[in-house]
Amino acid sequence: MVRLSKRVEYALLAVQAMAEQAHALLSARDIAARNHISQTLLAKVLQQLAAAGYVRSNRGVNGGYTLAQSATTISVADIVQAVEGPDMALVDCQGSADHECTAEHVCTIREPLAVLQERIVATLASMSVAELANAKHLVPLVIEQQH
Amino acid sequence: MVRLSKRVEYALLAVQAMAEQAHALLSARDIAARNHISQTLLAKVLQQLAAAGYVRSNRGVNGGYTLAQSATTISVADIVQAVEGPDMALVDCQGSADHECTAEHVCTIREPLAVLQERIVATLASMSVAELANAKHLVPLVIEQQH
DNA sequence: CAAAAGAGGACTAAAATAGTCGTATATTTG
DNA sequence: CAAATATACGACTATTTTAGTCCTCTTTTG
Repeated sequence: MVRLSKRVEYALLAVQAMAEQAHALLSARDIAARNHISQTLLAKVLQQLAAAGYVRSNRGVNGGYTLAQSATTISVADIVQAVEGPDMALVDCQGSADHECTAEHVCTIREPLAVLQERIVATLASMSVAELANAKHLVPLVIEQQH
Repeated sequence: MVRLSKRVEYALLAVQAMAEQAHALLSARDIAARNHISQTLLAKVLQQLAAAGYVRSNRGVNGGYTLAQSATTISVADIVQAVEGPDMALVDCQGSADHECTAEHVCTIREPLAVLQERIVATLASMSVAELANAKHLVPLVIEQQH
């Protein structure tokens, strides 16, 4: 399914929070509590974001995380790729190399799906973390039927 | 990850084959053999496509499947939704109803992700089965380094 | 009626994801 | 310096999803 993992979901919640409170240090504990999610799992995701350079971490008492860049320069695609790894592939035979697209298994959807994949990445890149954070305020809070 | 399941992959291989040999009846066995994939699993996927009205099935000896519509009117999004179910949701709290977005778990990325989801579906809808089938012929067969 | 093909349910196996635990390291504060 | 708080990171477990198989039934054609 075209679906984001919990790790990505947590990462998005985290960067959204950081974008709202720029210049503040938010701890994994705070963000986890605010969103009712696992603290340790979130911490790992934040470490990935730090390793990818989107987040700066500060250890020790009163430590925490901040965005390492402007929220306008980080896209949802960046976050997804930082957390899931860069070789996002719609199907197996798209990956960087040595996948099962061998002589006997010539998958005929390889090229068209490569095109689709590019478009999807572009779509994910079309939304910045700043937009992710602002949408919350901009979109009118419609009371829905269900839910 | 943003990734298609094997079921979708098989469905795409099948409709691609049917688009190429329009008006022919292709059996699940044939398509499975051609692509070196599980016949029974493919058969189930084809049944889903038939139930969704994209494919017409014919039982009995010399039976098989054909596209029920022109390849130009069926999109990749149609196939994905027929196989994965219509409630494609990037995250849990997008689904049609009663998901975990309760009073205590107010997920703040709900609205922006709904927007992203629409864009992704639109992206998948941007490629028809006809294009999926033609790309194979149009794209020059580049000999790649690896693979 | 026999063979070939689809329909469909129940079930098993494998892989991916989610989540936990323990320990180490860094930083601040009293 | 000691205690408290926070990140870093590896190993591990549990859960869920996905992939795939098996068996039985129905339909169609020769």
